Amino acid sequence: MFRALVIEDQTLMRLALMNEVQASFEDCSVLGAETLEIAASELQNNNFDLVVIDPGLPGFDPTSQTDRIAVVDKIVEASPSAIHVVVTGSDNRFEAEEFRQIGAAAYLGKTGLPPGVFSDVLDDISTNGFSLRLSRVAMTKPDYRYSVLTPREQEIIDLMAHRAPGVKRKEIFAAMADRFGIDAGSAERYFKQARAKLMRQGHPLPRGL
Amino acid sequence: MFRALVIEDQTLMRLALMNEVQASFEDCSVLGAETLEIAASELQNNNFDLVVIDPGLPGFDPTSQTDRIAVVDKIVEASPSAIHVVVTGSDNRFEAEEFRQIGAAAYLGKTGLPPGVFSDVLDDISTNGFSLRLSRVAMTKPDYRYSVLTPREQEIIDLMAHRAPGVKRKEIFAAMADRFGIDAGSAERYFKQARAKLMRQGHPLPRGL
DNA sequence: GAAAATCGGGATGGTCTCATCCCTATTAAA
DNA sequence: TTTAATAGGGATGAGACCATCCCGATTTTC
Repeated sequence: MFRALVIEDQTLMRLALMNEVQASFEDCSVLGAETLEIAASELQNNNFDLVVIDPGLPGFDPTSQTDRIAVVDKIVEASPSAIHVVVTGSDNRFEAEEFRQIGAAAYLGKTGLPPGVFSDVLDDISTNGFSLRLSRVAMTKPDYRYSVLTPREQEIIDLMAHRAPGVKRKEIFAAMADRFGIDAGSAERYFKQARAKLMRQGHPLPRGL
Repeated sequence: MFRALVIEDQTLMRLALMNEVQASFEDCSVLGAETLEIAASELQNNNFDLVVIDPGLPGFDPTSQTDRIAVVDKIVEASPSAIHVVVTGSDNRFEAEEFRQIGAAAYLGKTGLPPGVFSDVLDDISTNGFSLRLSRVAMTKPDYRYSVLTPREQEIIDLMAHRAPGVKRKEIFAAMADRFGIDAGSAERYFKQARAKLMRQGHPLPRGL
């Protein structure tokens, strides 16, 4: 059974990263630590397969390169058999190289890091030995979230709202069907249901319905 | 129907904040913008009731106080009727005061900002006119997340794992029952079910079962 | 004009979670 | 020692969501 540890001080981000890890493994337990102290205590008593680290932790200067390296180095030494993934908001390729040299298997910038990347990152690691994803601005349209929609309905609305011009709806339905292993007709049904809900309740629809 | 806009460049954090807003309102639509450009475009075409802003956006210097003020100021002026909530990782009370003076109704530090705060923040705003929550380290034990548990089961395990010494389990069951409006017996049933699942699958249990 | 795409649904079965009520042992506290 | 708390379940109905198959009408595209 897979065991992971996420070390990140921002609670919402820590929970989001824990969800990401969970989504990548069938059966796993994920621990979350807000501080290096809690993390160190858990590392003493457990063996982890994966450790996710944000080097900007409380008690350290996030602008001090020495501090950042020290944090990661301490954790890597405390869990030599684990895969170490560094996640940071202030990323650059020089720091990525430094962390790679002290044993990190991945270096991810937070900006533009989308849900579902973890499985891709783990693929990168197993094929190339290292995964690098620097922050980049990718969005041109906003995200839309409606509380009246079910998850499936929300997902197809997301895909449709970010549809490139000229792409047929049928292609989006096919893409969703492929991604979730369902029928394209079902995807179409979700879309119709979702749009009907939004229209009925007077919600402003994203451009491109 | 309630309309909100979340402006934050880190995707996972943006989605988490959007979830927080959604959880605070029965029926609402929440837009997410990665950049000031996208946000400005949406602010032109829509009226929002609530705007959540992280001033550290792409294209601006996150250490420049001038840039940070300019970002928030621009957004406040573009949506004068909305409630404005500033969320930042590098918070301090001087900046809080500056943002308050240009019209922000809340200033929240990201570290230790837990799920479910938004309704409390909105209460603060409606009673005091302003809500201030600076970053603080609150955790002494790690969070545990198990993929085999249902949400309800996970929640009662969370509560039980962070139980203060000397507190009876019955009190935790009562607390959960009160928080979710269910029966204390149901909470107890979830706990038993959750623990049985973890034992059966050989998961290491948090201290204090 | 014919074919493909889109619109706008109804109906159904299966699965999962939620919330509750019930039962009997065993252990800890008064 | 008597009471309260904890351990360890079984069973059930309600409701939500998932996934599918079906229908007819309209619009767009070639």
